[in-house]
Formats: sequence, structure tokens, C-alpha cells
Amino acid sequence: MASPNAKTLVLLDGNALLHRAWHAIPPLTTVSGQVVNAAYGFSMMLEKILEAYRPGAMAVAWDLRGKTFRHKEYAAYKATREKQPQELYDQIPLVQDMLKDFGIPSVSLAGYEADDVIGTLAARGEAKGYRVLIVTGDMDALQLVDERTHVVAFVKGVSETKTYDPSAVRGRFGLSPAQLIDFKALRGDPSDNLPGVPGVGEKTATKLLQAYGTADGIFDAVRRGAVPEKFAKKFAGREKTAEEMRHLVTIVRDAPLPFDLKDAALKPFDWNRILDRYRALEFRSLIRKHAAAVEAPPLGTSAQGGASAPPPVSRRGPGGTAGAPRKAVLAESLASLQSALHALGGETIAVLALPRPADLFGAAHIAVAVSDGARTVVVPDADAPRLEELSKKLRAAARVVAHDLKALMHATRWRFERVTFDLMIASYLLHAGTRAHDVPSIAAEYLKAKLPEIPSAVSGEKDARLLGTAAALFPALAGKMGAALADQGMTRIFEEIEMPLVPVLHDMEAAGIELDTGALAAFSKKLAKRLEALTKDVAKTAGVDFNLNSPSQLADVLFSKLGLPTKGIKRTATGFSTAASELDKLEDAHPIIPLLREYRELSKLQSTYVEALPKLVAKDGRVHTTFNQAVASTGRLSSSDPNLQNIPIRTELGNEIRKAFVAGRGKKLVAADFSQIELRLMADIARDEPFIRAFNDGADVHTRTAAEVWGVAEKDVTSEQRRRAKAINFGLLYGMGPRSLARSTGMSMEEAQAFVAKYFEIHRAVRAYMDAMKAQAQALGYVETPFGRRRSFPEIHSGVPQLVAAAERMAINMPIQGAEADIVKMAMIAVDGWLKKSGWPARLLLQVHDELVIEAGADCAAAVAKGVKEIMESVVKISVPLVVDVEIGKNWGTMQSGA
DNA sequence: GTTTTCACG
DNA sequence: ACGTACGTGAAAACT
Repeated sequence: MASPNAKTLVLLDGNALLHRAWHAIPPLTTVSGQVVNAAYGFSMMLEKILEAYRPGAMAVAWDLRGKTFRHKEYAAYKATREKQPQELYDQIPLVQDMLKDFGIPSVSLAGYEADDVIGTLAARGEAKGYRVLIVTGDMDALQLVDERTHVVAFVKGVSETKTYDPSAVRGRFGLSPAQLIDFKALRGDPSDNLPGVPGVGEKTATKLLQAYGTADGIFDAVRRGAVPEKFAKKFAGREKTAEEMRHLVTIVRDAPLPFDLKDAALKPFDWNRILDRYRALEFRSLIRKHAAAVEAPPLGTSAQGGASAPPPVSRRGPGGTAGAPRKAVLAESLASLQSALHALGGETIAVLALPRPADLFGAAHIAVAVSDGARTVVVPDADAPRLEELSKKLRAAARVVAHDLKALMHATRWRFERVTFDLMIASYLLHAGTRAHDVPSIAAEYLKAKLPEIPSAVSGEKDARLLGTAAALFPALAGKMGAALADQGMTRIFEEIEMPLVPVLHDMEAAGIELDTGALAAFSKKLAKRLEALTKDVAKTAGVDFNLNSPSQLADVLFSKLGLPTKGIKRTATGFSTAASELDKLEDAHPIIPLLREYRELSKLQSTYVEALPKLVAKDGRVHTTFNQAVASTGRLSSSDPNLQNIPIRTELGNEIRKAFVAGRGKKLVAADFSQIELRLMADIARDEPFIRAFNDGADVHTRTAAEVWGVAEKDVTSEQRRRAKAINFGLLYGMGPRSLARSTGMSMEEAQAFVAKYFEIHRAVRAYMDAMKAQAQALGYVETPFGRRRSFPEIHSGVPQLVAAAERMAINMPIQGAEADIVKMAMIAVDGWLKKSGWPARLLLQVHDELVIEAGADCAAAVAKGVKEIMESVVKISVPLVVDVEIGKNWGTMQSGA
């Protein structure tokens, strides 16, 4: 199996990581008393690195204890480093043995530090064409950073990293990686017992290095008298010692290391052997993680390999900030395009395409820009032959970077089956909750580059040039954002869920769903008639003619003209609310209320669905929604133009609209929905034993909850009790308080409070989960799903109680709703793959959060339903069963159980 | 463009 | 004193 990122070499600083793990993980022991916390933390870090980067080669560097450092006269300069307990050092051989199980070599050399080993291997790796990632907790390694070698530093505990490329180093220290050497020589380093130049600290060192470039430059300037007196006198006579210290802090890059990089190449891991090691060390959570993965391999894990995007390492400087502005080649003819493309090198090709308004002859062209970051080719009017030429170039690239790949697929009809890099989706993962995922926003954030707004269509040469400018930034953006994803542990969710989902969603949108416009037209007439009658009735009852659709006019009629009581009625910014919940409170106050209720329901159906949907039917008789993959802050999809995720179902009348969504001729619709998936995930994520038991027993959870809380047998639970239990089971997913529970169930506040108290007495783990999410949101500013999808809550520190409380509720809800989204997305990829492989005339059409709608040939619908159910139920393995209900029908409104 | 209401999970 | 349940998108009225 080819490694996804064969040309990536990862170098670990064994001692630095082990020390970090030792301090980050509390002192765990095996049952026999062996301390294994550092080894455990090391394993966690190792696994994170392997998952995030999938390197083709890897080595771990170690310090050799008890040896002198021959190349450095100041061997004792590390003297002040605190000696750690023997238990830590005992774990070194443990870790080295474990690395052997992974097939990762440990490298060290007498007389040299781990840093020197790393510096040497990095230099050799670069020479062999590798991208190098140095993983450490020690900032000294930053001096090794260049365009091809980046440093991944663990910044917090054993899970959070920050990746440094040259510009990140500059951003952090205001100095280039090379200048860091002089910086440390001048300022000194107390932890290394290194004195530096007396009187020169962080501020002075930075300032002078920025002014004069190097330590030598500073001393030159001092001699010339160009340095202000107050600084100059500190440096006088210090040149020699500074030079010695510079030598001391410079990491060796050419140590005589008897190690061939070929031996760093990784082979497929022997997981049985590794798991045996984990079992011996009692790494329970790691064992569980892999045990689950072995039983039910998550989609597109490295085992199925090969399709992952290359690592998040930018191979060039940021396009917008480094070097001279680049000129884009405008390729007008096919021949000039071919030669321009030929000159385009690099494994990463960026592509950006926009429609071009139809010309006089009605030809629909597309403007396309492709770039490797250094050179850019813009094709202002790409016709079919030129699109084909571009497509060939993209197929040959190791990685394609795009922005809104799905839109690109629609515009060009190109297929991107292989995983590529979509900037819009990366931005979405990194900033769930914001909606600014357009190219200029991304460029501003990650490259500090200012781009004008990109038009939705290209009309002239100016637009075409802008397209080229934008595309030229893409490779660097992908590098930065890939690193950020890795730092936040979201590489897998990006590469194995979001990116593979893109072509699936593309195909669903292209397929569309057939609409029975005739049925809708008939229904529309019926509704119109009834609406007219209701309008008259209301006018007569109220005594005035007014616009029923206007909340303000309605409020005026109800509360002024008719004088209905306003006590307990919610207010809006403009006056009293006329929302359905408020009208319910006036139920018995006036006969106009039921008329209004019916009018509201009918006019909503009429305007939002019955009249709107037929207008969106395409020439093929089907409606093609857009599934937006970069909007919902929890990770869900959204649907628009039209929104097919809010088609009515709850009322009989509303369901008439659903019936207008029909299967094509000779086909059936198959609907498959995850039963109570959010509650099941709550049980699993919170590790709530009573819920886990209930689901494993196959019990009706709401009945079970009611029985627990009221202390009765399940068979004696009344329907009212079940209804109330259901209300809280759902409400708690959203962080509901007793007040809203009381409102939604009709209980009194006291009753509701007692209910909640009893509930949390039983489901202590749920309460603990909720508290833990609030605490994490406060402490870290974000929460995440078990699959690593994150959402941040900047407002949690706003100090505005209302905002803080709202953020806390979202923090409780997001991991659950987000995990649902993760799982359904994985299921979609699996189902789509299976359907395409099966050869059956069947395809995915819709996703409605916990439900998938498939169109299948009438003959195979039952078999499809069965297969889809199996796939969905086994897409991940958690502590409770996932149950999928399947239904089959000629239309979406009337379906029969299919299993 | 913003507000209100209401359709869905 | 009170706008206390999460996440969406669309239509219509109103500013």
C-alpha cells in the first residue's frame, strides 16, 4: 500500500515529547504498579501525528544520557534542567520498544543531542525531496524551519499543536528562523543555564536583530557607532562570547550519523502487535479506539488507503506576501494554453472557475484559472476542448486545491473522485459558526492578503486577472489551512468525511427529485378556495378588513380593536407577538383565534411550498436543491433553492405536499432514517449507563424514562407520562431548563423542577456531561464531537450573562448534533459507494439530517432498502445500537415499512 | 436589508 | 424585569 504522503518525513524529538507527556498526564499505573503515564501520553501524541500527517517516513531522535557532548565545550550547560524522577526515565525503553512495534526507528548519536540528530535528518530529508515535519515540545527546533521543513509544536497537553512555517515563526517572534539562533545567543536561556549578553533581554535582542539582521551585524553597527549608546555599551567586548554562544545554540545539521533515511520508510503497521503492547501497558482507551476501528472500519481509513490529500505543508511561500507580484498568463488559444500548462509544475494545482455570461451566439463558456502558486494560467473563455485540456492537467496533479469544489464540478462537469482540497470546507471546519468562507475572507485571514470581492461571473479581462490572482494564492492557503486542521485534530474529518462527501452531494444535486406539479396545482386550488373563505370569515368576525399576513396589523386588530387581553403575551420589538404560541393563549378569548390558526397553516403551505416549488422545477421535471456543506455551525448540511429539508410532514394537510415528491417512472423511493440517533449519541457520549442499558435492551426510552422518574413499572406508564418524559429527553439535548420544560409539557414550575431533579438523580452522567461541556467551553473556548469536529464559542467570555448562557446551551448541544452530522455524512459516503458498486439502478437523492432518500428501480427497491439499512447501522460502532428504519413508496408522503 | 413567523430535524 | 431549548431556510411585511 502506498502511503498517502510518501514524500513526508516526520521527525520526533523523543525526549521532548516524553517530558511533555510526563507532565501532561497524571501518574497512571498498570495494575502491577508500573508508572506508564508518559508512555501513554507519548502514544497519544504518536497516534495523533500518524493520523494527521500519514507520513511515508518517520524517525524518533533521542538524547543519549551520560555521554559528553564532544562538539560543545559547554556540556554542562543543561545543568539547571531539573532532574525528574526515575519513573520517567524508566519509560524511555518502554516507548522505544513500542516504536519498534510500529516499525519506527529510534536514532541517537554519542556526543550529539536529539536536536542535532533531527537537524541532520531534516537536512538529509530535504536533500532527498521530502517535506519534513519536526514534532517537538521544544521551541529551539524553530531555527530549523524553512519552506520545506516545518515544526509541529505541542502547545497544550498532548492533543493541541501549532505548526510553524517561516511566516508563522516571523508572526510569533518577529524574527526569521535563522535569526532565532542569534536571538538565543544574545538573550541567553535560563533553562539551559546560558547567560547571553548581560543586560540584553527579549525586547532588546528582537529590536536590534530586526534592525541589523544578525549578531554580527549588530557588532558591526556597534563598532561603526550606529547603535544608540545605551545599547552599544552592553555589547562592547562581548563579541567573542556571543560567537561562542552562537555556536553552542546552533543545531548541528551535518552530524556523522550512521543512519540511512531508507530505514525510516514506514511499512503498514502490525496492529495486532501494537495492540498487544497497548494491552500490556493497559492503555484502555487506545485499545478501545482501535478495537472499534477493527470491527467496523470507519470510512476511508488509511487501511483502505491511498486517496487522502497530501500533508498540510505549503511548498512555497505565501503567494501574496512573498516575492514579487506574479504575472498570470492569459491563454487565449488552445495552443497557447497547452504550452502555458506545460510550464506549470508542482504536485499541487489550484483551480478556480466562474461562469462567463453567454456571448452573442449563446455559447456558455467558463473562465478558469489554474496555478501552482508560482505560475498561473487564466483561460477567460474555456470551451469544451480547452476544458478537456485543463482537466487533463488536473488529473495529473497529486493534489487539486479549489474553493467550493462542488460548484466547480457543476460548472465544468469535471469529476473529482479523488480527494482534493476545498478551501471553503477547510475554512468551515476551522471556523464553524461564522459564514465568511469566501476566498477574500480566507486570504485575509491566512495570508493577510487583500483581495477584492470575487464576482459571481467573469465579464471582462479585469475579472479574469482577478481570478488568476486569487488562484495563485490557493496552494499557500491550502498549506496553511491544512496545518491548522492538523493542529486542531481535524485532518481525518476533513480528508475522510467532508472531502469524500463533496462528489456524493454533487451527484445528489445533479440527480434532483421529481415533482408532481399536477397534484400540487390541484392542491393549490383547494387551498386558495379555503383561504378566501377564511379571509372573509376573519373580516366578518373582526369587523374590519385587513392584511392577515401582516403581524402588525393583526396585533392591532386583536389587542386594540377587539381588546383581547395582553397579559402573558410575548412582545416583539414592534409590539405584541402574534406567533402561534401566543395565539394559543387566547384560545378561548375570541372565536377569531381558530380561524387565524387555520389561515396561518394554509397560507404558509400555499406560499412557501405549493406556489414556490413548481417554479423551481428544471427542464427534466425535477427539482435540484443545493446542499450547503459550509453553513451550519454544528456540522449539519443545509438545503436551499429550494430547501428540501423542511418539507411538511407533521400535519395531514402538510403531508399532501410531501406526496408531490415522487419516484421516477418504474422507480420507488426508499427512505432510511436513523431512529432516535441524537438520544443514542447522548447516551454514548455522556456514557450514561441507564440510557445505554435502555437502548441495548431495545426498550422504548421515553417509557423507560417515565417509569424511572415516577417509580412505576413500564407497563403502567400513562401516555401523558410518556409524553412528558419525551419532552425532557429531547429538551435536555438542547440544555433546556425547568422553565421551558414546564411550558412544553404543561407541568407547573414546581412539578417540572421536581421532575428535572429526579431525572438527573438517575442520569447523573448526563448532568456530568452537560457540566463538562460548559466547563470545556469556558476553559478552552470550544467543544468537539467524538470525531474531532469543533465549534468555538468566542462569546463565552463576553461577560454578558445572556450570551454566556446561550453559548453554554450550544456547547451542550453541539457534540451531539455534530456527531449525528458526522455519522450521517459517513453513512452517505458508504451508501453512495455501495449503490454505485452494486450496479443497481439506484441513487441517493436527499439527506434530511437523520434520513436519506434514495430512488431505486421498483424491482430492486426492497434489496436496496435492506442493504442501506445494514450499511447505515454499521457505519460506526458505539456503545448502543444504531437502528435504521426503512420505508418504500411511490411518493415521499405515503410509504410502507420496508423491513 | 431586517423582522416576524413557521416549515423541518 | 425577563427575550430562557439547539440547528436551519423561505415568505411576506415593513423599514
